[in-house]
Amino acid sequence: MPQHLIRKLEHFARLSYDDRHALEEAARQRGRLFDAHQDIIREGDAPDHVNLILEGWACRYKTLEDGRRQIISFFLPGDLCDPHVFVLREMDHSISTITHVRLAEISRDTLLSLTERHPRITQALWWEMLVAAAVQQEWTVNLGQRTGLERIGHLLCELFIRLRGVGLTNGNSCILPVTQMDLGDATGLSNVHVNRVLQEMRISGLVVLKGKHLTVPDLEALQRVSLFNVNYLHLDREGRHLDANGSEQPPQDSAAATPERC
Amino acid sequence: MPQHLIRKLEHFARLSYDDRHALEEAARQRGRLFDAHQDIIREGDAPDHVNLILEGWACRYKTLEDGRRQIISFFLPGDLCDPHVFVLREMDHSISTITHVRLAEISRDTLLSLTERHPRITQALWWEMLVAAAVQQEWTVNLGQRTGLERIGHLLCELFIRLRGVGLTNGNSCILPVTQMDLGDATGLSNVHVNRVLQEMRISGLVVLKGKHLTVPDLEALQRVSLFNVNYLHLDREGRHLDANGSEQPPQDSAAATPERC
DNA sequence: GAGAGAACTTCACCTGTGTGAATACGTGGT
DNA sequence: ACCACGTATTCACACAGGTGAAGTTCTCTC
Repeated sequence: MPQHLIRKLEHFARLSYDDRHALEEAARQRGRLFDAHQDIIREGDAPDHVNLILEGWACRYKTLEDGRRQIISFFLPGDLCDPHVFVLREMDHSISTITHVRLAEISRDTLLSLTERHPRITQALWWEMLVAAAVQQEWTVNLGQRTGLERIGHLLCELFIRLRGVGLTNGNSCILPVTQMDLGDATGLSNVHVNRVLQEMRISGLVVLKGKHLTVPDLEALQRVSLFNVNYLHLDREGRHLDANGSEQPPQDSAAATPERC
Repeated sequence: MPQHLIRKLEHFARLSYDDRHALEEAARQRGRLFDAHQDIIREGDAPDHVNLILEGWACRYKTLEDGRRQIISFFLPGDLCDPHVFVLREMDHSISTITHVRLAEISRDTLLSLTERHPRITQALWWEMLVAAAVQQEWTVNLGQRTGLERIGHLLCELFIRLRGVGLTNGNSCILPVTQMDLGDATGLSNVHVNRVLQEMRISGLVVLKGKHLTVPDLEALQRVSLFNVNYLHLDREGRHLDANGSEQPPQDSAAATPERC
């Protein structure tokens, strides 16, 4: 079930059959379904489990008193919302769905036993957390220094590459289920300006965006105009084979190659 | 030596005498001194230890190809730069000093044994990491949604409260050793605009800023105009006594009150 | 305590992005 | 097949904040 999570973690660590089985077990417990635009957790709630997105998109956001809203991060299939939040007494922000979402609630105990018994998973979850932090830092740069076009271009690059990492792209294309307002709330731009920028990107052929379908004819070009540097996604596992574009080769089954467990 | 770190961690956990002693030991090894404006770690370096700031200020930053620079976070005395970075193969950003800095390099092994033997410290370090992540998220909101005045006001509130948490304020005042350019690089504003905003804040009496001395006559007022909500700093340890302003009572020695160790 | 460089301040002018509103388009529900 | 509402598009105008440059004031250092 949690193919996306497993696929993502394998960017970093070679998981054994056992590891993968344990992740599957963890994801099987307490599944939940949400419609689009529902809050999953609200500011002030006391977190007592971790949400693993199995299907659909969600986002973390904060709202200011006067209604201004900032999307702080996007959650894609395979993403864990805050491993170890339970350390904090209450949430300082909310998480809501963007599309229809299927997720697994993973209890504190499950997560604990998972990490105790599977050092590879522990390592991989550390990597996942640090990459999430690096993404947040890159967003800081995005909002602080980049122009409107660069911001949106950068965000599209990031989302496309993250989607590719969990197998949710199809050649140059993917599904982008966010409205222009969402893009604005994530990039600190007004919906009007997001629209202007998208028109510009369409005209210059950087993106093809129709409904919820995004095509990026030339990802390198988009990266170039957005000053996008992949490093921060830390996709560079030692010994992994990348093609010229940084996309991974068809995954070979690594169970045989990694007999050691724990 | 690491009084600031200990004082900060005690916002979250009651540390035993042993815990504190272990932290002191860890901070004693491999001390280093830096002048102002020196890089501590550079993008591309492979991290193999964690830096604990004992004295002085530092910052994490990224530079775009064309020279634009974004300060991503400030490190104050008592701050740990990225516990567990060693999981990543190389740094995707740099850290440099702002003032003269004294720090301790804590090796991977030291940190491991520290957390293995001291569950309280482990918990407290988790809290520290999660708060750092929450700060980063709040910066995302700051850069994405707030006006110039709100951004700078918010940053000043955050720094003042963090300094207070490690005992580096004196009533309404503290030392703020950053230039207006640094403030601009942190808030995504030009130095000229930072200056405009500071003048405005001076005129309205929100801050008194002379040289490196900052006084905030009315912190609540500054928080109000900056839409600052302390929640994200998670200073609310169960059972801790706060006065009306959220500043802590003089620290009572908690060793006697917490006989349990480990 | 004089000189030099960094930091701060102010100015005039410019532009990227926001605002509010009107219009057009899409798509799901009945 | 139609209605309705969310979404996208476009326009005209306003303004927050950027730019470049010219002082001015600190604050070191010798």
